[in-house]
Amino acid sequence: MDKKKCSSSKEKCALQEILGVIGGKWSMSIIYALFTGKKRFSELERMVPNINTRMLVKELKNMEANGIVVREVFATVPPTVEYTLTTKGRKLEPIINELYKWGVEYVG
Amino acid sequence: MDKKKCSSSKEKCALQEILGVIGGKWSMSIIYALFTGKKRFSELERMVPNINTRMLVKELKNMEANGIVVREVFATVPPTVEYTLTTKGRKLEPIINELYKWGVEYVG
DNA sequence: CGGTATCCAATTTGATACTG
DNA sequence: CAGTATCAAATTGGATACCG
Repeated sequence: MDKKKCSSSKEKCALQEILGVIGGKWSMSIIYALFTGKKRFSELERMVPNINTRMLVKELKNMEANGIVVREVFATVPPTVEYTLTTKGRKLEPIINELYKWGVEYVG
Repeated sequence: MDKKKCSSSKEKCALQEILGVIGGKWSMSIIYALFTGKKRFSELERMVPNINTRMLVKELKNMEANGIVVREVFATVPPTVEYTLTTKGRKLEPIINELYKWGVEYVG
């Protein structure tokens, strides 16, 4: 949000702006988990290995602010909150899948 | 290197292992800079906005250890060091370009 | 030029406890 | 369940000094 911007031309910083949106340590894993459909907070917490509550909240807020996920609250008892990818978020699916394939082939 | 591994199944952690390789704050920007060919250390320092020497060294070492870049030293005066993408690294080109296009369309 | 080493400040992340 | 609050630990950033 209020991060220091690139000092030089905006052109050269595009990638870093993008990474500010989806380059967080956990963002891609969360997006990946959401490819299979809408998920509750606790489901994401289980699906994204090693993440903790604070970081999941933080990343989800960032992603929501950047229009990648939608947060829906249901006034049930106990409360239910569901997260879904937006169209913009779903456009990342082929890219992340390719990255995943790259990793499976080359990383391990 | 000696980061704590995922505790549960390896399957679910693949993405996070991949991000450990290319998900660093600067890795993709460095790789992006190397798409246009081999670069000297100081060129990279100029091409990757806002990075500092320490982090550039650190990321390059990590990338070299993971077989993404090759480091070549030439015993000239003053010394010359050049970094090049490996085949493995170049395979990331279409993926990062797609990511870039996604960002241009949706972020900037 | 291409680093390494060091010190310190700032930011980010992790772990745990707690709440509507 | 879905978070918030808080503090500790780790990482990063910045400046400076030094070296082969």
